[in-house]
Amino acid sequence: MARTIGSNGARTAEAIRQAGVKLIYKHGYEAMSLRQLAAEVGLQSGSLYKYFDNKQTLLFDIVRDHMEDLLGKAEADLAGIEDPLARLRVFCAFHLRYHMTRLAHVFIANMEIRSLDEAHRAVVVGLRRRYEGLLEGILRQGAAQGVFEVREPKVATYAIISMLTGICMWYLPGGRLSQDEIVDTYTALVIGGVTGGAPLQPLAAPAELPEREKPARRPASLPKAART
Amino acid sequence: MARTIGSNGARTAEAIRQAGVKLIYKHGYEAMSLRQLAAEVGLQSGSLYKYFDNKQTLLFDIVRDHMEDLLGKAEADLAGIEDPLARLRVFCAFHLRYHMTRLAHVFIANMEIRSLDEAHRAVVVGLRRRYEGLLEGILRQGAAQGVFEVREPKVATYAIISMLTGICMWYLPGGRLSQDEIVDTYTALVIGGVTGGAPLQPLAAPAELPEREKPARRPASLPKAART
Amino acid sequence: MARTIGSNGARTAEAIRQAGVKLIYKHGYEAMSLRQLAAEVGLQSGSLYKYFDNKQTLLFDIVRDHMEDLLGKAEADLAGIEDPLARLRVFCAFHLRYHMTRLAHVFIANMEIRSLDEAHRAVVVGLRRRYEGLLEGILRQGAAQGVFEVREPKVATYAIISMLTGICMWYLPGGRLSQDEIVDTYTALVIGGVTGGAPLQPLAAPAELPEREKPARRPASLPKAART
Amino acid sequence: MARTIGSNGARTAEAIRQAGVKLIYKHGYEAMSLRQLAAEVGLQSGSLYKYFDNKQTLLFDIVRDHMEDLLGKAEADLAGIEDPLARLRVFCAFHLRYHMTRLAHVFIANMEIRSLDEAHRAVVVGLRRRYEGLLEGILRQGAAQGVFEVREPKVATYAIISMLTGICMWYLPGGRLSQDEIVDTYTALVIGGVTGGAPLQPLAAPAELPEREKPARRPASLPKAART
DNA sequence: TATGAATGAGATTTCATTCAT
DNA sequence: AATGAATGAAATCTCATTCAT
Repeated sequence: MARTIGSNGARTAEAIRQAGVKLIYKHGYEAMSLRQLAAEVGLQSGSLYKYFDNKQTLLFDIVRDHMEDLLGKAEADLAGIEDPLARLRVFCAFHLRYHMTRLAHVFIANMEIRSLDEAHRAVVVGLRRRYEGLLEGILRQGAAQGVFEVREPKVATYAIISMLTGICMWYLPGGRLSQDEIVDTYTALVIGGVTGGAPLQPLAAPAELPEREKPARRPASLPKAART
Repeated sequence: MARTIGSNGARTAEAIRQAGVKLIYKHGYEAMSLRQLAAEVGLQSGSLYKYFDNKQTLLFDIVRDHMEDLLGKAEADLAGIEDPLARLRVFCAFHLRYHMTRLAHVFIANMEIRSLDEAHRAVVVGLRRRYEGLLEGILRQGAAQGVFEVREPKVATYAIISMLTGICMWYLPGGRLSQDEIVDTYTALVIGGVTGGAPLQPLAAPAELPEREKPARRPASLPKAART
Repeated sequence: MARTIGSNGARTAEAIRQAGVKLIYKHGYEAMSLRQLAAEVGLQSGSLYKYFDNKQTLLFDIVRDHMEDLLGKAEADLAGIEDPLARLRVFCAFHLRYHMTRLAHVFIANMEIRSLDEAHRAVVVGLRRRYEGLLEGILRQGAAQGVFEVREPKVATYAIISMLTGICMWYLPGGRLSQDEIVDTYTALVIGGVTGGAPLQPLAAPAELPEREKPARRPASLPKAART
Repeated sequence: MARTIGSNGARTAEAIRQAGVKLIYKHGYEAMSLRQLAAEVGLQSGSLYKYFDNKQTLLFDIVRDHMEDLLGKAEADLAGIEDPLARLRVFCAFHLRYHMTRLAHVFIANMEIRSLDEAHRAVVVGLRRRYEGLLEGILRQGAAQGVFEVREPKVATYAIISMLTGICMWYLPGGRLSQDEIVDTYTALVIGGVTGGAPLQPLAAPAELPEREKPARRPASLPKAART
């Protein structure tokens, strides 16, 4: 790609960022060379140093910004929702949709933490902890209210996040399943997992169960995002 | 200086393999240098080439052997078990224990597929498909028998395997939880997920449910492997 | 340290080319190391890669450019000359002078074809064929006109070119003989060879010679070994 | 090739020699590795050192033995022949046949002199000088007797040997031409070249030819390029 | 006579990075 | 804001050679 005439600094910076995400996603951080990156945006590799201090900070910037974005948007989506089950549904839906939309960033943030040096890794791990904390909080709250049945909220958090994040290993836009179907499938697995499983054939004896029990597990008032 | 007294080809080969696993686990394949590897086993880096053709085949050998081992042992553990729920429990327990025992191999096999070249990757992906096929078969069988409630067995397979495999991102031997506790926690999430959820307070009204329902879902006669 | 003041890409490229010719001439392509080459032009060896893709293409570029130059100049020298004998003289003189002037290039082009990989070798061999074709054409033309007596123009071509090219195995500028003397000596051998040792102007007295003359040039008393 | 059971030292030595000739011919001395060579004779590369001191002496042994063989056989073929023309014919025939028969040795001796170190090269060059001396002697003798017309016997020697040796650049057994035809073709070129295109049996009627004949062979109307 | 493990030097090549212009 | 020449370190890999067994 040749240099766009009239490009300015900010535009170039953005182009570098995007090309960086693309190439790290495709080849891995170690395997991506700055020459490749420079070629992708139509620069000489030396010129990249006007836009970052070194390769490492490019990676760090990408990952940190992504994590902050992820965290911020998750918090925004959860804001105002109290019910743990609803919060869990929202979290799942958010996480899945975000991952399906920003495959590359998400993949990088998961795979390249190892490539960050000590100090940078600490920052990113901190952000990840906070993000995991959101889910862990939901699980603990639900357990405390007797809605969820989770023995080890920390372990369950890791487990669920691994499950949901795993989508970026296989999902490709335009596949057989819609995002909604995928969200439903995953969410069912998560909800089932933490509620310890609904009766398989509730049809047989729904009335025998207390009225509030089942509706409570799939309330009519699902948050919109979880509906799709 | 010629060979160190007592040194021995087979022993060196094994040492290289182990050091390779360790260093790739620690630094990543791309980031591990053959100098490091050679130093780790007390050789000059050129000497490594007595033991492999190139860095790439070292990785491939490690990953392929691991995948074949994993697959073989999983099939052995499942052999003779018919009931889908029992099979699922066995699968989970096997997968988790294997991963907790061979953290590094497992981590490498998951993270470094990208570093394999086309042909090698194809082999490994094939093995992985077969492994996933075990779980998918269980889920389909269970769904066909009405024991499981899974909409998309393929997606559920990916989801469950991601969840279980995620353990290698955080587990360290000697932690607070025993392997048994961890297996139980994860297994509960999986079983709950695919059975669509047991009543949360079965204590309240176990007798009300048809006798065959619940035992079927958590039989007293758990296969031994799943007990731990 | 950044670039030396006054240094300049084109100049460096030319210096590398010349040093390459010199070192390959002196040590052979395989035996010349890029470290040597870099040292010769005052660079680090890695810096050479600004100027060529790899060692192989350096050789190829040198040889191909040389062959094209040789071919072009030969064609230019022959242009407009019709008489085969005159053309042959021009060819010999051109070839010899060119070889005496560009000893190293010529030597490389002859010795290092083996070091070229398949594809590159094909190109160079093609150019050489075209060059040989010039001489072969002259010989065929002369034979057709009855001026030359060559049984196998192809073999004669190889033979003559080998003879003329052989000069680069011993010639050193400043020796006892002038270039003119050398050209005369070689040319006489060539002309004599293809005119069959017959008088050049048989026109003067062809009838005087016995009819059987040519047979006589292969006397019955040949030593046995020469008969085969 | 695996090791022949019951092979003994002498047989192995010979096998190494032959494999060496083959591989150096094919790849060049620098490009041939001792591992290749060892594999070719079914040994480990270290074992080769029972048979030579180092790679260099292997080359030297091959080349020197070849040169001594060549020289010895040439002298044998020429022994007892007095007439310079006959001697020249014998020399040509011998040289050509020898080269067609022992392509690889001859090729190596010509191409790899450069790969010999100083001392070894001196020996080989000395042998070559002696071999060239045979031809030079013939030419001088013929010139002295008025049979040949060679201005610069040394240059003519180089020229003729280059021509004849050139055969190893293109000859392949089983081609269109028989060895006899090839010998005839080359020999005609040589004889014609040194007899100056004069009638071969001037003895019969030297006086008949105009004194100025020879000047005539260098006509005034030479193209300019050929003059120098 | 031969093996096979190992060395140590050196090969080509790639890379992040610097800096005068 | 960008170039392009250059560095210097390091990477993978090959090789001739050694030597205990």
